Amino acid sequence: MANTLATYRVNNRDYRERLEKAAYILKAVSHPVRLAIIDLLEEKEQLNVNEICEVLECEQSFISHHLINLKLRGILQSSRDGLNMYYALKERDVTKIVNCIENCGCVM
Amino acid sequence: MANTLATYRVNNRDYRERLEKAAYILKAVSHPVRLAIIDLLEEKEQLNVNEICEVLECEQSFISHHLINLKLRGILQSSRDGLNMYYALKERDVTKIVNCIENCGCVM
DNA sequence: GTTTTATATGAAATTATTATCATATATTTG
DNA sequence: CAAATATATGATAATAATTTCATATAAAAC
Repeated sequence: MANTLATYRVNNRDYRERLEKAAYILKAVSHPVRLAIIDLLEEKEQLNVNEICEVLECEQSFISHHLINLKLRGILQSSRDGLNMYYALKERDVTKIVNCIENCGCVM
Repeated sequence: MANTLATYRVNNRDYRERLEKAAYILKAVSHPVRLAIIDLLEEKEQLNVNEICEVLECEQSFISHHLINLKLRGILQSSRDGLNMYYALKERDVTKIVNCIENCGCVM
């Protein structure tokens, strides 16, 4: 294979960085609990940590770690209201990914 | 939070399994090299292992492992032609995921 | 059937992710 | 400001993913 566009892209630093970033975002959503959180927030607009813990029947610190993970990757945003910290989807495009996976025939 | 649809879903075994499966597929695509392979195959229809190695400038066994990973998860399919093994996208929906990530404003 | 070429496999070392527990911080209430 | 509540943080242990290297298999050519 000679000098295709693809060859160009792969040797291009920007392209490589874009792949790294995309993989980084995708890692955020490739976890069942984080998918469940996204799914919940698609439905409920915003929820605080405890509400999420209750619905998912998981420990607080476990959920907190995942929430912070999603926030760090730009998928969620948070806002404090008194003692509570509310989380909401920041990047709604992420729900497209989830739906896409749900509808595709991969593996399964 | 009382008995929302979400609560129902999360306690539903099928729903949990669907989350696990979705996460499993998403893991396949959350790796820069695997994303690069998918991207290549979006453009070139089918390529053999050596062609992919050359374009991506990676070792054969390294690429083989990733190809088999993608095949196992239903994203690629392979067909032998003599000594060569050709890989192609099986699940083209996966490219939607990749494009979605490329266009969304997550993190970055 | 031996050699060559392309690909797959397996084990081992490295690195990253996940889960858990204990504790810290921040806010509100008395 | 002490107590209570909600959440975050950090360290650690457990597990899983990645990479590399050596070798096996499979098809083709001689």
